[in-house]
Amino acid sequence: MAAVVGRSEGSSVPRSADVARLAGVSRKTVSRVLNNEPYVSAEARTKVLAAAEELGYRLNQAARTLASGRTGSIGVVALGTVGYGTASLLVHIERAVRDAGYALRVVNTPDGDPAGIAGAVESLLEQGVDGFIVSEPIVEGDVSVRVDVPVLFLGAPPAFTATRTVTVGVGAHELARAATEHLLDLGHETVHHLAGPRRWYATKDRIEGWRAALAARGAHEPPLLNGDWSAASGYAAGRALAPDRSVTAIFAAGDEMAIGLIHALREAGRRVPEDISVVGFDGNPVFAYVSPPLTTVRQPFEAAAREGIRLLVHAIEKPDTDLPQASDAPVELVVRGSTAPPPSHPDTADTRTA
Amino acid sequence: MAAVVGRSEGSSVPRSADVARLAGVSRKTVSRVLNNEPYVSAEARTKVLAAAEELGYRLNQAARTLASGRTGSIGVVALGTVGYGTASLLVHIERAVRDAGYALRVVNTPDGDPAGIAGAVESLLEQGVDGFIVSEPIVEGDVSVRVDVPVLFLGAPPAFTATRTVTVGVGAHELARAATEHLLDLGHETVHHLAGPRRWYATKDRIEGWRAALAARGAHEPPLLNGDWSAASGYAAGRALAPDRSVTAIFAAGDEMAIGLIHALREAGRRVPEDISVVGFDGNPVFAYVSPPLTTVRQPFEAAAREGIRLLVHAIEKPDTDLPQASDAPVELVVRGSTAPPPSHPDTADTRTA
DNA sequence: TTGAAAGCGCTAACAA
DNA sequence: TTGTTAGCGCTTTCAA
Repeated sequence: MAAVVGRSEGSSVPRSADVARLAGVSRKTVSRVLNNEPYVSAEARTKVLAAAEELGYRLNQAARTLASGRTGSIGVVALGTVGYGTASLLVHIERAVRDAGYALRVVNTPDGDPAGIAGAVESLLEQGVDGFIVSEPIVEGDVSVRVDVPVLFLGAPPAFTATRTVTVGVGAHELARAATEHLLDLGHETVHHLAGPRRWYATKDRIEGWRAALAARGAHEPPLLNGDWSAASGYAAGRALAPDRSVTAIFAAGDEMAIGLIHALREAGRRVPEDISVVGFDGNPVFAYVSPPLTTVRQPFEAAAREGIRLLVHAIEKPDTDLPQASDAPVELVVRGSTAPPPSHPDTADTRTA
Repeated sequence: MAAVVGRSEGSSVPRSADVARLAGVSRKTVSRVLNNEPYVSAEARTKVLAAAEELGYRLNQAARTLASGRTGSIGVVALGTVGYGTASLLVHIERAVRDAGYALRVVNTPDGDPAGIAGAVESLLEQGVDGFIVSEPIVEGDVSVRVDVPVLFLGAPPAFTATRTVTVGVGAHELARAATEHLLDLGHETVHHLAGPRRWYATKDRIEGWRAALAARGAHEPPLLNGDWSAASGYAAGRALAPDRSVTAIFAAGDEMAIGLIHALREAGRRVPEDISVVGFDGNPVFAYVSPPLTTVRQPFEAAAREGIRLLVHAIEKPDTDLPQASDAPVELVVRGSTAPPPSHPDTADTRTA
């Protein structure tokens, strides 16, 4: 058998050894260049890069991970619901993760129960991630997993303990409060609340903000309604609420529920915003184009994702230093056409909060 | 230094060797059990599983990948837009991938140009995937990457060559055709089309379906309008179209554009559906709760994702056998309140296609 | 500034 | 049915 000199036999995929050979350096030098390590001469760097390019060399991440312990990946466990909010958050997370130089692994856990979350985390850890994000989990019991990487809880408090825990909220409490106050400012005596499903953390958060606003003004707290985020559930709530003439203002925990709510109200002969005002929650821009255009509160998905990933990456890369300060996103109330003064104060025409 | 017997020193993470030792078998047997390979006695299997459980053993995927060549991951390159359609598709992809026993890696390429797609694919390949999905790419020039794993093109034709290529459509052509025919069936002389951005494949597909329907009925083809999928762009198109009294039916390539369109039309004093009928595209359920409820065509996201992943996994796991037959999802027209006979035929009250 | 050797934790091929 | 041996392709010592 003839010796094959100069390169691996066949046309197999190039390895770092092939690059080293072509560049006339050692494999370690190739590794140094590819990892941007110091102590490499400019000349060596140039040669290595040229050789890698010529060969079409592609680094083998699995090998790197095995040798170094770092995976270059960040995972996200989400609920897998299809809504403007969750979709928007995921897109911004992907973007921030990519910008930080990491790859993204996604696992959904539709039920969001502790066992589901634990399983999702387990699979992420097995696949290999340097850290991960738990996005808007459902709170209900303890999640027990052994976690030895930093974890970012986005939009919710820690659901389990980990090496290093970062929490970034989306300001739901303040947003809910602002939405409620907007209605109160318009002159409504009190504000009803159509909340999300009981098990969700996001639901509790908004309820608390709503309560706080009511309490601060000494307004009485009407009974709560729960939907499931869908327009259909908002519609059902609207049918229940419509006959009650004392209802003049409703804060829905999601834009889609608000849309369903308005639809039911109008079908029942109640005008929006003349008889009843409705404000949503999320900020999906499409609802500026329905009748009436929906007044809502905008969730700072992009800011929260960026900020959260920044902190997570810091925790991964500089485990010994303190976490930088998390900055809060500003509260953004979007006043459109679904809110107005109550029928009893027909002339309080222009009170709005920004 | 005293010899440490029976287990690795310290409380470090357990390895397969630790499991083997505790179970009293060889590492290879542990490997067999964990991979569900044949030729393992029930007794050995039980012991290994118990040992793994006791130790809290977590398989190291990087090591497995390096040794076996299989990654257990599937990648998806998407556009990273926030819409009901893309979000819905991604959720169903994640679900199907997980059900097939794979992990999911996500890379977005917001621009969708060949260089962006190539970069996204490159990063996926480097991270390690056994196959990947290119979802609704933008067509415009050639993507040049060396791809040696199967690729699934979802909702679009192959944009580059790979070892094994699978294409699964969402039936956009038929759906667009059905939407247009529904309008024609109602008695409209012709149907205008508000298309998506020119560069998108999805745009072309829908245009062709619309054209086909028009041609089949001998209807004349009005000039095309292009939006960017947003409600705002639909609104702009609506303002442009409203003054033209000959327009009585419009097919919008997306639900959100349809919503914006309707808003502009009404603002301009044209009634929907009495004066102008509008049909959307996607099937977002929330638009059943706006006024008028939107007639639309439902994209079979779940079916397409399931079917596509099934074929992709087949191509990955059984590279030598033929691909099973791809089955088409049924066309689903959702007739709601935004379509009606044209003003000139006030009594053709009930013609609908299913 | 560079290189040689020794693994990272697993599976493949083979032998028993 | 089981175990042994030899890597997978990279990074990490450590020495030069």
